[in-house]
Amino acid sequence: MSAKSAVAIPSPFRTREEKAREREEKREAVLRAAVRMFNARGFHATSLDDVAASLGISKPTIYHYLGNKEQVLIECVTRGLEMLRAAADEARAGEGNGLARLGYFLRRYGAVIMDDFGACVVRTGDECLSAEGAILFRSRKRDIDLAMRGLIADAVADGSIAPVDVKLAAFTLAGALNWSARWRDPAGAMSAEAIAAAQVDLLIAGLAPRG
Amino acid sequence: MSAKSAVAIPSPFRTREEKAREREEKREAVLRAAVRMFNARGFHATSLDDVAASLGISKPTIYHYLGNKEQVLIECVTRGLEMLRAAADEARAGEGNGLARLGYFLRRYGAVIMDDFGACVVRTGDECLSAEGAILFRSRKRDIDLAMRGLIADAVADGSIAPVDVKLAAFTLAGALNWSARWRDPAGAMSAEAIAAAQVDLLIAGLAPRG
DNA sequence: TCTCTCCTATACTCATGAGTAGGTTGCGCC
DNA sequence: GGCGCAACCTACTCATGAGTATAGGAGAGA
Repeated sequence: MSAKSAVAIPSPFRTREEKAREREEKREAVLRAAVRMFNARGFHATSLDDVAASLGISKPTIYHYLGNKEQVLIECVTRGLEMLRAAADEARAGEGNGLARLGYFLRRYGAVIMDDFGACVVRTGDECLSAEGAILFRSRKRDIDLAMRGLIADAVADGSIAPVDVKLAAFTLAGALNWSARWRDPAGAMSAEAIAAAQVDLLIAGLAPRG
Repeated sequence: MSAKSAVAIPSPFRTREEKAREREEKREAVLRAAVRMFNARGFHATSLDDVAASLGISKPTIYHYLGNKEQVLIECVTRGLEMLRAAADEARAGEGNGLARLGYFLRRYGAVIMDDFGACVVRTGDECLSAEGAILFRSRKRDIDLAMRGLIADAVADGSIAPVDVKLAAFTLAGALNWSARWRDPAGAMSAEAIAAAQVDLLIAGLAPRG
């Protein structure tokens, strides 16, 4: 594109775009540090001073990039919810019968939940947010839930899964996968995707011995 | 038993036992009010002033019956854990093959989790407790987890369920049931036992269409 | 060189909430 | 009747942590 990209000597003089990118990177770093701490110690038990200290910066710097503590949390859960929504959209648009699409969604869902931002969605209770924030959060989560119920209902309709109670199944499946945000060790041997796949296999096959 | 029980005129003069019982009832009431608030708003977001106000008493009264805020929480989760342990003990001592005992345990487990104290076990993170409290809490939860794994392993061993990965199955099953603490509406039509039974049926049969 | 605009830090304010000091009331017991 | 004790309250202390006022430094443009 530009002459700079060919020469590739890093210059201390930044263009407007580079400045914007750096700013975005810093915002990103704050978010990542915050979500890690929120997940590890809980929202209320995490102070922005701690988050700032973990990055070697001071609290006002966080306020410079993100409005306030709730904003930080809202950004974090929004990222997680976006990933879940993307998974639902892809699953709905996917190929195969109802079970294939549902299985795809559940595997994606499980993997997202083990991501920092995905885990934050699960670990954040309504009590962490203000009244308006909680309403928005609940409605976004409801969208995911409804998408999941739709996929289950479709699979029941085309006979690719048993005729289950859709609402109960949605909560049960979501719970089974959500809980992995609590126990999964990121340093463990299995990847998030592998764990999610194994869980989904179990949920589809059930405990009962194979006929 | 005593003369009093026959006459049944309530006297303002209390015996030593009655006093002790009243004290116990008050302690109990504090615990119930606290666990409800902890579950509804989270531990950190709940002040003991709020708990006291909900009972029409003052904060020092809570300190009179229970040492401090952490003690209140520990009592609550201990109750829940005791119920879970009782369920595990009964299941282990029960009749039938591995699947029957595991199913019994899971149904009991699910019902306990929807109780106030059971839900508190699920909703309480390690970050709420002091270092020593967290260690104790984790070890008690680990006992339940190991009991569950044992029941699953037994069922695999006697062939009454499929040869699943025991650890993964334990976390998946526990998660599916734990999550009901979050979404169950106590005012809903179904009882905790009925929901738990339906969930366990689903987990045993799986989603796949019945052959 | 002067200034404007980001970026960042130090050093506060202020509300909240855990935990305590100390007093009061009322019952049971010598 | 006085003593002790349990129960309960009002009114504090004190730490923590969210959010802010303000200042200073560094690059960009005039």
